[in-house]
Amino acid sequence: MSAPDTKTCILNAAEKLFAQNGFHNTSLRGITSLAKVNLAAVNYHFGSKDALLQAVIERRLLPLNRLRQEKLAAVLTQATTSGAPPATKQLLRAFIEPTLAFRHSGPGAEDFIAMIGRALSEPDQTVRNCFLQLVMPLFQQLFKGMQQALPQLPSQVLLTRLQFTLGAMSQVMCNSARPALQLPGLGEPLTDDQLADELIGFVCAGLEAQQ
Amino acid sequence: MSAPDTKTCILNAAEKLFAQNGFHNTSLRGITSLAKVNLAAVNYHFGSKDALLQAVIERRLLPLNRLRQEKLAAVLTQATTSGAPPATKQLLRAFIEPTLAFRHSGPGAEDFIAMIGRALSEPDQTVRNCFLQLVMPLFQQLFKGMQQALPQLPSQVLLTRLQFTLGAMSQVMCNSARPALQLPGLGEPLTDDQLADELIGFVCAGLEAQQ
DNA sequence: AGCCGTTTCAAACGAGTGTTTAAATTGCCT
DNA sequence: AGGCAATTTAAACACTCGTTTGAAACGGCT
Repeated sequence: MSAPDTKTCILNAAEKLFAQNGFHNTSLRGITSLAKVNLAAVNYHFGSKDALLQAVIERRLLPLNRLRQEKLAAVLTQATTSGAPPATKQLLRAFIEPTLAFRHSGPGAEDFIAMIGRALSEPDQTVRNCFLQLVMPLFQQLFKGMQQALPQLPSQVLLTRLQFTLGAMSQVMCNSARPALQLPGLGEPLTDDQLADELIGFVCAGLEAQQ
Repeated sequence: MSAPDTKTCILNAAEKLFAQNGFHNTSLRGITSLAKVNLAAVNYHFGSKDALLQAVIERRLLPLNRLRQEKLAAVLTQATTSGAPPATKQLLRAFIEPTLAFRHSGPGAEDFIAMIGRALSEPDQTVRNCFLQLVMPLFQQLFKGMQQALPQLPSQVLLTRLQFTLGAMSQVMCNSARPALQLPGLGEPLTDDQLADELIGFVCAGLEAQQ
């Protein structure tokens, strides 16, 4: 059903395997056999394995970044029109909620988010650069907004705290597909909405902590 | 100078390359040529590449875990003798400060910490299981201490917030060797002591945030 | 029908991988 | 000095990798 398009089949299979096994631990043969296409199709349609990775990331990250950018811009313009600085929590919401909600935007999206969550600490330059290049403008926008929301914080401190924020966030992104940390007998795990609220509350408190 | 011991040379080289390039993107030939030993020495002394990874991790993580465990136990016993619950910040200090200080415990230690910081979100089971198996008892001890420090928090919420904590922490561990996120013209970056204080203050505020 | 650009296919290429082997070398012992 | 176990060495093994090739199949066109 659904996708007779060879290119899309390859993208879907690559996304799943890159997310599950990492870029270097995924072979083109694994991808093409999962996608049920010929091995040479990857190089024909994308040129190389690196270019395939770029395509996999761009396909989902460009729309997601556009959405996050819009939500951030909405918070910022609404703040300037009202004359008040933007609220930390609103900025965080604009950045985090679309990201976590994206996991349920369709099949494979959860894998993709796990992959992106890992990208920041990725040792391989191929993956990290491809990700950083796409996400840096958005991060700078978030940083500028936070400078307005928390003007008393020195810029370096703010940057550091935003790194903590990304770290907490990426932990959620990676571990929603397959939780690494589990303890027995703690009852029901949190729902996705609860998880998002917890994350936002956590990093908001951390960002606003007095020095 | 220093290390004519073949086994140690291999461990040092493997540690550096595993940390810089990841486990799967590091070849035994790269390790042995950096260590200036014969290729077969790895299999002779360690048995396999997987076993070498385990040895690399255990060499540093066992002493580090022992130190963290002792500091945690000290906080906990001092709390029980005083009758009061342990303080969140003291528990965090016992867990975080030795970890960050470990980066300066000698050559290669910073690389090792970066590798450990990545381990939680590692897609590869070889690396993640090896790490989790060594760190889970310590994490459970931290969890129990936090249950005493924050008794009003439901266990699942506490677990989730501790995951955020580990995420923020791993971000510091990974990015101290090579910072991924940098913005131009922000002045001097934080010193290591400032960084540790910031991290502890951030996650402490997040853990203690009211629901 | 015949053509032609696009796509698919099986097969092979050269390079790199972890591991094994058997001989050579070393260093310590009586 | 000779013997012996531990170590080192060069070479090869079987395999997987990303990529390339040239022919085959497809699909819309006049």
